[in-house]
Amino acid sequence: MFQRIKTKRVYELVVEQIQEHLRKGDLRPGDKLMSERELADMLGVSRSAVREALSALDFLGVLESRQGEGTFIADVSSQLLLEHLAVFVTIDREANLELLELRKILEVAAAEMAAARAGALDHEKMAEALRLMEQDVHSGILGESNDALFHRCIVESTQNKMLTKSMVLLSDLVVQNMRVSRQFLFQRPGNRERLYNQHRQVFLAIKEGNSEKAGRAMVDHLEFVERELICYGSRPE
Amino acid sequence: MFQRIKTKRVYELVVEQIQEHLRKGDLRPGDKLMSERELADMLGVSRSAVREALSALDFLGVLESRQGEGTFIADVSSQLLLEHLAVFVTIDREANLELLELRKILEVAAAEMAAARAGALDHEKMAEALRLMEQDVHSGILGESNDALFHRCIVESTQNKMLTKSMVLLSDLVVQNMRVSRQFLFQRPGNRERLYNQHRQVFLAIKEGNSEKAGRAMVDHLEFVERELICYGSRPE
DNA sequence: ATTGTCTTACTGGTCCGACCACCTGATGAC
DNA sequence: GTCATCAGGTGGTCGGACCAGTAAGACAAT
Repeated sequence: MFQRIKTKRVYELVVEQIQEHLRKGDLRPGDKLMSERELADMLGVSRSAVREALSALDFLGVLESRQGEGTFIADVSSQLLLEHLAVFVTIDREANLELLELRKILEVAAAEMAAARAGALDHEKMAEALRLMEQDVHSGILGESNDALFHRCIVESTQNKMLTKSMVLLSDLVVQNMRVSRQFLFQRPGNRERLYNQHRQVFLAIKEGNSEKAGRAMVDHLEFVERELICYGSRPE
Repeated sequence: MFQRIKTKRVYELVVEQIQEHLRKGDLRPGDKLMSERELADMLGVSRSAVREALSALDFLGVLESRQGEGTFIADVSSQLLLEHLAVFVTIDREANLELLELRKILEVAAAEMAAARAGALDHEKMAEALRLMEQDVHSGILGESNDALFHRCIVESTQNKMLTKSMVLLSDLVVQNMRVSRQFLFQRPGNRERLYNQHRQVFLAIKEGNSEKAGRAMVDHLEFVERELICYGSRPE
């Protein structure tokens, strides 16, 4: 019925004003913000409050403070922001299957798009990631990071920056998802090779420029993983 | 060749230590952090530095500071974090078409899933959003916020939290995209009604439980928008 | 015994001033 | 013209003072 009343901290009010100027385009990447002392005077608050606000935005990667020079608007498309977000989001134990479902939506489309759009350099990157994955099979390690690298190469070759950014957000979760999946899969003999071959089928279809085949190969791959997860109840602990 | 050397700020080091405890599970949502003064003593830094770190994490929604009580670990699955991220990401002028492509991937899948999974309450919410959209048509306003509401109702009815969260991240961009699209579309007579009807077709298919039809209706809708944007060169300014 | 009031100790919140480290531009010496 | 030095400005850190809020305990009134 009644809720805790949360008054705004001074630093939040400072952040909001900076946000507003960014939103309106008054401040752009590369621009220098006014000095801390000026800002404190102008806003009628202490320099400490301004510093708290600037630290919050510095941490988010929105601003960059350079000692002796000033504080600058960073390039907001920076990956840092997304990476900071990912660090604090851990996968819900129940959410592995939901993430797989989302991956099916995004990565099947990405495979199809990659088949249509990937160039020679993209193919080379995928092939390299695939070689690393093959090494992982032979060395017997879990190998989720090269698995993730392969998938990232595919997404990057779609040449859709919005899609690539969305996958960056999810990347930490995806790596966790792969780690969990692989722990299960590798309990069954032959699954390492099977998994590697599924990735290889995806790659061959992309290289061949066959969108339909690439999409189907990715569906096969992700549904195989999904079935294994369902089979094991998706509870590694 | 050589790059600027960026030394770590004290507040960042404080954040990292807190991060580490969160990552290891020593600190969980609801736990109370040690007091600022204790933390400053223990870490051998000033209380100001601790405050800067706590402000950054408070802003991210990771912590919650309560005056007189202490600082607590927040529930990290909070939407606040995603919303803060979205506020700082503005759409690239060239990116409208890319976003539409991403929306096609996500929202066509969402429409199909919604047809399969939506319950009576979901239908009611969509119908209400549709009524609001109809009002917007009659009153002649741009109407992007109710458009966005309708789309959000669909995504929520998929019952996939990962997908819903991803759309939350994109929601500010999507609203911007709708605003731009509608400015173009409404220059051509009849497009208001056509747009409304497309949404209605999506809703009817979902209500009917027909995934294929829902997906197709959503494709039709988004491709219609896409064609108009391409036609106008996607440059409103 | 229960409830209300007051006090104390602790918490975060804000401000201020001092000082340090770094950067940039201007000036003077060679 | 080049280089070194200085001044003035920037952010970075620290510590102290004081305020506002919270919780717990002690004591008085019912």
